[in-house]
Amino acid sequence: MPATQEDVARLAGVSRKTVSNVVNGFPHISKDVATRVAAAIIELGYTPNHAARSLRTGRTGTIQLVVPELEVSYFAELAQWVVAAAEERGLSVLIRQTRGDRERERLALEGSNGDATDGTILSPVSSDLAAIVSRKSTAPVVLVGEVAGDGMLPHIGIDNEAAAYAATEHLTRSGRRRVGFIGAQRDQMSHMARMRRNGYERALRDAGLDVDEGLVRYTDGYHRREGAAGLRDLASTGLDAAFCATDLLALGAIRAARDLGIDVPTDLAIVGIDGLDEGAYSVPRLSTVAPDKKAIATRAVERLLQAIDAQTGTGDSPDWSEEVVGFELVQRESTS
Amino acid sequence: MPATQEDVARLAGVSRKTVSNVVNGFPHISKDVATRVAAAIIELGYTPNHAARSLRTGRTGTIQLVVPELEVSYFAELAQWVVAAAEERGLSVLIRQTRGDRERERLALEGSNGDATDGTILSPVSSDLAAIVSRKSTAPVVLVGEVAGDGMLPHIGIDNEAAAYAATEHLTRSGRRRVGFIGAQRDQMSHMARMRRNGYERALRDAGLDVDEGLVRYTDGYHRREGAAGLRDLASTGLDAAFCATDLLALGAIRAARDLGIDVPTDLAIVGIDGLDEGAYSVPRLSTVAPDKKAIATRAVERLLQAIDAQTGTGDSPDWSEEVVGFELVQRESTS
DNA sequence: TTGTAAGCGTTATCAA
DNA sequence: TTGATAACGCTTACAA
Repeated sequence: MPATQEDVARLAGVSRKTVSNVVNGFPHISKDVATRVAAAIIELGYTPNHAARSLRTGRTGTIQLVVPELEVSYFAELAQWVVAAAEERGLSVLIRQTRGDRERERLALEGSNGDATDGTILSPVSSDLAAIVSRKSTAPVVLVGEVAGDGMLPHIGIDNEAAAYAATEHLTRSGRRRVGFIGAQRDQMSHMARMRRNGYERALRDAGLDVDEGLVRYTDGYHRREGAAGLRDLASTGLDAAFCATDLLALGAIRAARDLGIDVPTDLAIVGIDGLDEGAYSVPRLSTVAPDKKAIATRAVERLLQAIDAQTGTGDSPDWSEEVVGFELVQRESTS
Repeated sequence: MPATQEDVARLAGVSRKTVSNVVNGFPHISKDVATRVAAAIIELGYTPNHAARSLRTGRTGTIQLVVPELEVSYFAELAQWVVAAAEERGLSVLIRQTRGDRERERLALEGSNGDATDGTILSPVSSDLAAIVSRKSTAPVVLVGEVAGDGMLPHIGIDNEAAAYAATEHLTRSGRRRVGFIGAQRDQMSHMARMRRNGYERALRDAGLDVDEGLVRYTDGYHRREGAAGLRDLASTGLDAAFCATDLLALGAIRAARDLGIDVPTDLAIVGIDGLDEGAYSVPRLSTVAPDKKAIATRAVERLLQAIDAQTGTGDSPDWSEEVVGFELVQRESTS
């Protein structure tokens, strides 16, 4: 049976509340009492009871990170940064996977686990903004995924249109004329997918090239397998470059090109978005647009915390504005 | 202000306890009362308060997964399975990263977050078994990482010696004579590293080959970068095959070989352990020994749950035995 | 089958 | 600067 504040108080010869004050670093405590209590705490190996504390305070010190799947490296890398940023602020991170499933996204938001967390960092795939905004749970949400916040919810991300533009322009600048796009989404939910496609098309037009729907391939998700399938399907169109919506698609495309005897980058240049570590070691190394994932994670945690504090009464009122972080075009071997 | 059982009880015209019974699916409830309560719950949008419940029951419904870092794909894939297995059993998963740091591993075990979780699935790197066993926290622990349980703690994993043997034998069978090993650990903490090295050496001897320390390269961790460095370092020894302790090391090695103009697999065969999806799309595709990660995750969750139940009084007494799950040698292009 | 009373360990309020 | 008392929302006896 673990020790309670009661036990500590008895041993130190003070009241329960005094122990609470010491534990929480309350300002006005006499040196004497403080040391006596500290000694008792160590002697008994006292640890505050988490459940009791959060029942009383209404805060759990835990936030939720809801992503489609950790197996997709982008989310693993993002999760890594979120966990690190949360740790620095004394928060724990509970991870939930949705596999892009709308019902799972809803459940995660509604707190299927009761109110075990103080707030959510959500990377939605199939929920529209309305569904997220109209959730019942009052715990704050910060978006980091495909859906934009539109002033109703905070959203942290890169300028997807600009990122796609930079990637595509990189291809056209090197003289590529028939630039395919792998990873278009049929589903119109994804703001990100729309923006990436817009950037691709605008870059083509700015380069004086026609936008050709025949060079576009749709995928359900963003796995290597789908990238490979997309490229196989596109190979007969005689394209000389492919912009892939994500690095994983691009890595799948590289593999498929190789299998078809298409040399990358000589016959076909390939570029992705995500800046995965994997792309720095692939054969050939993958050119990519690398979002500042650390900034996305850190700012998401900070803004969530801000929203939580604001709700509790502490802290300034949060704003729901879009927040844009930087990206960097990383030129490697897959684009000559 | 969210609704409480009290509110529901008032609306339904019953007592608080009755609401509790309905919520928890208690057997003996009259149809009439049940529907009245259910209606009230929906009308008020009642959700059980997690903190209050766990204060009362002493259980949180959350387990901890402690890994070195999610960026290492093996752990991302493992985490994916753990989260999935936990979800099926109604548990949430809190993820903590240690970066292999001993102090962080200790903190995670001692429940730096109070007793916010019911138990821990730990993949230790720098803690020895004694440190883990002698922790103060009473929450159960299941090991899935490098340290073995030695009958003092449950451990789920593959037979590392056999896995390494299978990988190395695969190389010698195809006629390779100078087989290097990348990923040896100076630190003697890691049972896994020791076993993998043993398997490597035994396979060499069984193939009538000498064990040559000059063909062994040590790494601090298991990143692609270190695999690349290991191979560059080994290249001058004229090896014709490399067994890498993990897939990430192997993928780094493939990249380095390419940079050195060494053809894989013609000049150099490479094999790893982990069965990462990445290896199915690399150029060349990576031969690997694939542990049954789903089984590791599922069994770890099940045994942790069993230990938790046993502690609470429910359930049989758990056993601390080693549990071995299967692996599969996957032959791909990196070994001809 | 349902209700009553008590208490889980903490912090907030207010008085001393 | 410290202490007594009262919640926080729930479940576990036990009684009705």
